[in-house]
Amino acid sequence: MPEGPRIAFLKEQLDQFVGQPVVEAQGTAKNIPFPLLPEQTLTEIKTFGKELLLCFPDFALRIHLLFFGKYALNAELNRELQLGLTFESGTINFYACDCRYISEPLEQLYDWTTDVLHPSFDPDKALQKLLRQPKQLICDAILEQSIVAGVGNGIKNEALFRCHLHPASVVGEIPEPILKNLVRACVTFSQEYLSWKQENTPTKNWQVYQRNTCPRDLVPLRKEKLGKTKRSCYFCEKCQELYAASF
DNA sequence: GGTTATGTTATTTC
DNA sequence: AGAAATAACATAAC
Repeated sequence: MPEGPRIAFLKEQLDQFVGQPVVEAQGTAKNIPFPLLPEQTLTEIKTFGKELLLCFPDFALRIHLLFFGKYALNAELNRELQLGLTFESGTINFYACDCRYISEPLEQLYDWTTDVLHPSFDPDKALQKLLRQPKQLICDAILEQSIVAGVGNGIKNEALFRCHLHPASVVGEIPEPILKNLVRACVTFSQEYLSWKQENTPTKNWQVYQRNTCPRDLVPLRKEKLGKTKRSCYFCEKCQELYAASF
């Protein structure tokens, strides 16, 4: 379900509850102190990459939707409820997700300069981190949440395509300006993805991910599980350049 | 029934 | 010890 932009969109949907106390908290999530939650006021909602952070005065709840996570706003789904929070004006229910209680200050745990959707995102830092992993394939490196938090498999494929860069390229062989472009493409695609969510426009904007034909060359796209992560790569051999190892 | 899918983390193995 | 492979979790669609 989630890449960074969808979590950012979820935050916007839930911001209406900020300032309200929890009326009821239920669910089966481990590590969540349910009896402690009622009457706590939701002070802020943050996101970090694919993580949703519900902030209360003395702690935070971290929700990660993982692969199959679902949520329902003012509705219920027919499966095990992990975490349900009822506020004065509505209810949010989370399913099939990872929930955690965080007592440490968030600034101590998160570095928002690595979050592609955060205003403080630092593209140069991301570039330097990539350069520190010269032997990795770019299709693996660009999924690393410690480098570009929020990027998932869809954004990966679209950003690589926009930069004419083959997913099996070796990081150390890619010219630096192209790597720089790739980082920038992750940011701009994520921002566009979020605005499509906000405007509720269909995902016609995906050019290669889960598609069959290259929109530029009209040749069939290749689909392969590449890299150590073995995630699906959709790419055009004709218009995405491969920078292979030179030994 | 098998495969695949927008993800991460704990455990095992080398 | 530490990197790397494997398992684990949860769910729906084809």
